[in-house]
Amino acid sequence: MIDRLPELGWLQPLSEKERTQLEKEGRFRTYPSKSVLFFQGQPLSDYFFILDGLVSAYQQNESGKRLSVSLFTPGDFFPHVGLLTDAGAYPANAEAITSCRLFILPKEKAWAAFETLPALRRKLTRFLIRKNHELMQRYSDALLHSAADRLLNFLRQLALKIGRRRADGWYAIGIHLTGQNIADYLGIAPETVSRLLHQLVSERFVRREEDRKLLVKIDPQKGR
DNA sequence: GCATTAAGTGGCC
DNA sequence: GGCCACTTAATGC
Repeated sequence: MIDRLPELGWLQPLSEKERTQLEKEGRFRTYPSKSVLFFQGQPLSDYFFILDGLVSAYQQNESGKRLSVSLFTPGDFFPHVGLLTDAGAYPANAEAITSCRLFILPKEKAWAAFETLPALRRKLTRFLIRKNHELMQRYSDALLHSAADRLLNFLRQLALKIGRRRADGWYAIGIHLTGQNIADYLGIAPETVSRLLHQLVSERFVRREEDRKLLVKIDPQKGR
């Protein structure tokens, strides 16, 4: 079975020319859950395209506290901060939250591809713009809204990205995030996540599946 | 079985 | 909402 690069995320639509060039230059690899892809400050050798799974890019302080700077889902490309400019070193640490299937592209090959394939570069630009919007939205959320609202918002955004809409209108998030994962992303303590999750469940915004996975109700009108 | 990790709770600030 | 202490459940070698 030969690996093929799927039309996923910003890569679609993917022309046959783009596909063959990328497949020739990159490689596929699977990482187990919790494995570290790279550390902040290491020489940047490769870019990653997520085919399946979830990756957290995080910053860490002296006392070990983490802040998940970005969460990458299938179709995302990273690291994208400083892409094509000052990309000498990885800007953050990256860890697989779930087991992941990734397409890995060496830095020089990626730059060459963006140079020789203008259409690919335009698609990348649109992707970067979306990521920029996401970051701004998240930053203002952090300053303007309560932790409970941010948690609900986070679950909804995640559900819209990787969730499955069910017939009853609920969105099923098919992967399990630990309380710590969520806490790192929202910048709050895992105990708070646990409590807020109970609160959201009792308010009927969230439901729990048997296997610890979550269901979210997405009604913009009833947004707390 | 024993150690580790995740989840949940109560209390105090 | 953070932090600490403690309990319980789940997972791993």
